[in-house]
Amino acid sequence: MVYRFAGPMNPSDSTSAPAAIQPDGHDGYRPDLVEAKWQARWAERHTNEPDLDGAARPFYNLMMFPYPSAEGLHVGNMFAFTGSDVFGRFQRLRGFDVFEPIGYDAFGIHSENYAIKLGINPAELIPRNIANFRRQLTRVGGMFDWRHELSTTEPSYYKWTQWLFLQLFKAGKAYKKKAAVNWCPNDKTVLANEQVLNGHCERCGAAVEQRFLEQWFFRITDYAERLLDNLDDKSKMDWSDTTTTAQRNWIGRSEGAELTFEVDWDPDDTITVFTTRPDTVFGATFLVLAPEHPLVEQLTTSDQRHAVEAYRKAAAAKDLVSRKVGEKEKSGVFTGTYAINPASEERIPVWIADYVLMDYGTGAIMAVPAHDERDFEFATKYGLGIERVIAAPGDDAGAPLAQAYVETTGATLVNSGEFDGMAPDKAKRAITDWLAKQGLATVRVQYRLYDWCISRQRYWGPPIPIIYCDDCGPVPVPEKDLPVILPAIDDFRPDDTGISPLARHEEWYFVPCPTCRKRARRETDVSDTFLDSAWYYLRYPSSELDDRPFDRARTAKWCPVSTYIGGNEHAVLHLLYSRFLAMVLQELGHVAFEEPFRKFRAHGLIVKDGAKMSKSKGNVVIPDEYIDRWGADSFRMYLMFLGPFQEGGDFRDAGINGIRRFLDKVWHLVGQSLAEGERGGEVLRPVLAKWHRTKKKVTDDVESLGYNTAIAAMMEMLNTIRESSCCEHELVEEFVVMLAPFAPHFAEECWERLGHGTSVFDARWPGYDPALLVDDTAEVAVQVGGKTRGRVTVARNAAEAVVVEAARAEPRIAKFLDGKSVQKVVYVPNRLLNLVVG
RNA sequence: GCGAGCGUGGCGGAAUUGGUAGACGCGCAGGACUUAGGAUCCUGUGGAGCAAUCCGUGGGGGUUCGAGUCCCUCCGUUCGCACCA
Repeated sequence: MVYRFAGPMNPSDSTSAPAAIQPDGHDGYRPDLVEAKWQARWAERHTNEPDLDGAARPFYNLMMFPYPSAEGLHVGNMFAFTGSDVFGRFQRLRGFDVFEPIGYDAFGIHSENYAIKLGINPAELIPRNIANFRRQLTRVGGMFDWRHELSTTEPSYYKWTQWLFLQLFKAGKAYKKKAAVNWCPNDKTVLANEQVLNGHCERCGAAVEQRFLEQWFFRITDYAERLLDNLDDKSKMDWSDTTTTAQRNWIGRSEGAELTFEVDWDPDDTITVFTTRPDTVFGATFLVLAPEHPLVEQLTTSDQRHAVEAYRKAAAAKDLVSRKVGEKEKSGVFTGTYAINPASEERIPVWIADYVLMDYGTGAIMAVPAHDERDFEFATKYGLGIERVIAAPGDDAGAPLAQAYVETTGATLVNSGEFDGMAPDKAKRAITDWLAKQGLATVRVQYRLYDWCISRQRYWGPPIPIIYCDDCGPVPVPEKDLPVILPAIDDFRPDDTGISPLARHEEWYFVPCPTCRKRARRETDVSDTFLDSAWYYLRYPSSELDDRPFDRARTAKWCPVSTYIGGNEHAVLHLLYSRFLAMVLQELGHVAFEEPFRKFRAHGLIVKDGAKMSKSKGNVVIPDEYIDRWGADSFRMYLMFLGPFQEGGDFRDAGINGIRRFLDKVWHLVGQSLAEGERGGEVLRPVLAKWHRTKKKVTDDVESLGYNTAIAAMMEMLNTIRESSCCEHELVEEFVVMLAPFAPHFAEECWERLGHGTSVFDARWPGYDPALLVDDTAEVAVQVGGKTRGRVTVARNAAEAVVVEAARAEPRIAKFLDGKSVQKVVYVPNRLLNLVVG
């Protein structure tokens, strides 16, 4: 590139700058033609199909795959995909071999419910939805490698989902146990927790019940510590803080102790509780067990039996969600039995109450009403003892409590025997050690995380590949017999039994036992959709292979995923399950890494009228009409310009034409550059500096997903170019390259007009010269007493004295200094001068 | 209730992380070119004021030469989690 340095521009000359670029308005940019042309070319030329086996610089650019709804791809999906695609194209221009696959997460209860409503089998419905999504995804111009498109509902995919289940089963990581599910008696179906609103079915409003069914679980809790520790390992995971924080909270590690309480009528019978506050054990005035606790039966005395039975029954009838989030009013009943507090040796009553959950800790607690809000509320309601054992600095040991005192900092123990005066944090350990010596305590780490229930008593999912034989027990389906095909049946609607519809189909249900060949029965539950999506990134690179789930060499080349972009609504479940599976697969020797996503960034959510887009709210915006009117490139760029990509925002269409105008102007600039030929070659020094600053800013911003400001910087640059009537050929070319991630078809067409026979994505991202980033003069703001009073233009890095003199010479500034003396001078070179006056 | 985030013109949003608040775009106003313009091109556009100037980043207080940015406090709002012992 040849630049002529014309020195600093004289501002007074700028008034004469002519509008060198005349619009013609008619033979201009036609997005419909340009986009169709390039989409066809990309397909013909295999532009977006990297050599998966031989790529020199592989970059796996993954976006969360969509659920192919009947309404079609909406603006929220397009926002997310475009943001990811911009990044992929940027990396391509930086010389990486980018693999950007796409697929469909099409199993699950949403599809099934919709199919039930229409009375059409989802197996018929889903392909139509997918065809529509494929059409839309092509239109929006993503650089998808269509050779590797997949759907989780294809037998060629779910064969391997089932294979995955078998690997976990064989490794002892899958097991079956009875667990509660939400049951809607009206829809006769199992509901997910999020489908229960205030104890009622989301769809029909019927009160939801609790049922106990045998379910398959994966032992994710075995990995709690690793899942937690890796979050802090930057060499394995570069994730946004909001996401790692959410995972940390979900895993919910807490340190404490298990304490043993003897039952007063028989020291051999004991109740074990988990507590994070062993320091308060002297204040434990009663015990509470979960109603389902197995010891309740033997602890209940005959005169309390009736009340206890009634309470347990009532608790069981409540559905899971209202038990957890419904009425907060505490309730419970006395079992009639007493236990001995191991510290105070007091005799304390044993109660049951549904505020204690069976699936956390040991299902039993020691209640310390003085220092726990829930226990305080319960003790107050039932007139149980409240014994203070922690005192704040000024408090008297005997002072009564109006509410639970839960602070620990600065406080000390009281009424706790030899531990009086100790700080709670120290006492936790001291008391645990003291009780441990008597065999009554063990240190314990507890997690909030629970095992992953993968059973769904539904139709639309991959059948769990297990066969039950009366003689052999549960037998895994031999791998050679996979996939267990989900049969095409008409009556896929769930019924009152709580058993999957598949059980009604004898020809499918009964099979010979793989081991002894006797008649046996298939597992009729299907697996959770989160299992489908927990490994799809492994399948993409190997999707054409039908003899293995993922090829070892391909996986080693492309995984872990380089950059993964998706919604924060999956911050916990999807991302945690994927991490868990990767750890298991690594242990079993199938993959070489334990963290599947090297870099993860959450995009923001596009809402409409303040609400998430959903069909039920009737606020779904479909991109097609906007693409028809403005073109995919304008719409892509508009979505990226709306606001920060990682924050999202409210969708409105005001302003798309601003982007379209910008592209029109670039179109004309390209034409102008061609018409001017070599004569367009003069770039004034200030324009040149601005250009290099722009290249730096756009590079940095795109790198950090700051798309809105990157676009703003390009707009600013275009304004500068037009003001200075510059259309130097190479500058225009570089400008087109920088625009390409945002407006790929447009950039291709401009690139071709500029005389290139190859794709713009085979060009290189422009570099910048750090030496040219700055002008040789600087405008320094001048403050008097902290208020900005004017500005002076001085040489770059001018000495303080020079700037002060220049400031004093400026009448608008000088008048604020009249009759005052300068007490202090604060000078920030090239930025600001503050004259502090007396 | 707990946790995380956010609050800036008529609107979407910028602000090198303590240094010229409002970049860029929309909208709006005036003008140019037009048979016409919902096209295009100039110019202007935080509020008040004729002006000098003053006031302005949810409210109040503080630190600092200097605060949208840091600290305290209150209000509003969004998103998670939800009796986790």
